[in-house]
Amino acid sequence: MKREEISKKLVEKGLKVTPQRMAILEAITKLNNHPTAENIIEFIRQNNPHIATATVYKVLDALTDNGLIKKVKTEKDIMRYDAIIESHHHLYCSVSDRIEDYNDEELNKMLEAFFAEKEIPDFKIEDIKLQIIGKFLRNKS
Amino acid sequence: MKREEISKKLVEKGLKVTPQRMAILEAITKLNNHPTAENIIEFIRQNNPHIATATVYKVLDALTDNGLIKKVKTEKDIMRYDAIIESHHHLYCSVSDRIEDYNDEELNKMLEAFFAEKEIPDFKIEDIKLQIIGKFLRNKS
DNA sequence: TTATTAAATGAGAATTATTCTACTTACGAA
DNA sequence: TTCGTAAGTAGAATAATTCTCATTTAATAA
Repeated sequence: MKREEISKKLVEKGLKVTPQRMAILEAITKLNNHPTAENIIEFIRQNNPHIATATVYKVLDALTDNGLIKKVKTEKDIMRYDAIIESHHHLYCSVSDRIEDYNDEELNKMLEAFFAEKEIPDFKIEDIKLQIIGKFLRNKS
Repeated sequence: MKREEISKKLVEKGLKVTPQRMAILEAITKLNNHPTAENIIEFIRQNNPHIATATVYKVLDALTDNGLIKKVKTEKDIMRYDAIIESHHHLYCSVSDRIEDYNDEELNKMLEAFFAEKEIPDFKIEDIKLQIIGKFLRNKS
């Protein structure tokens, strides 16, 4: 994602474009294994050593609230973030912290069709995400 | 779940049967909205006021490690636990903390068939869980 | 039943991710 | 230029969880 793209996204959401927000959004897109706040802070401080921890958390919240990033559910107590906001699924490694994205249009259509026919009583579905747990057979390229 | 059932499960896993473990496992089965550690501590202290916080966390870890309970992924930084260890799906309320179990044999078969045919490259699936996010149309009974 | 011992528990301190507080700074509108 | 609001900062505070290590207990063997 280019800087001007990032900037445009912020403007679209009515958020002021600041160097901190640019840096954070850029960091999340570059650190592509669903980084933690700490990962993001570490990355940003390489070029921008004076950014405050609280700023990062506030910006992450603001970006999440405005749908520019998403929080990823994990079984750990550390929050992780994802720059891909289109609904998608995740592959979780059962022995490490690795999390990869997964998507399959056919799968989505199948699920959609399933729940269109078989409604869940007293529940209105907004989104469906698969957590696919297993083992990666090779290391990340 | 009866007390002797709980006890049997612990023995099967080679865990010593202690009053604390009994109480904690019983609490999770009774508190059926996927309780937090705090919920569990509060519940247990009604009858067992001297149980230590650290004990509860250690027991929860031991039970999780031995597959007697499961951790539930949430977007909050509080861990929640589930006494149902068979693979199952969850309905997450998008506006509250409510989490309900969901299961459908037909759905599971469909997913199994899908991934049997369409393998994920370099990934060996161990389990698939759906996070179904949406709104409950009525309060919990 | 008693002795043995590894495992489990307890109390409170420590840790750590995150949030809060009380500023200061930046910036567009009036 | 001044005002008002949003954003950023540093560091303290909070809260869930983990650690430490002394004490107790459950399971096993004698």
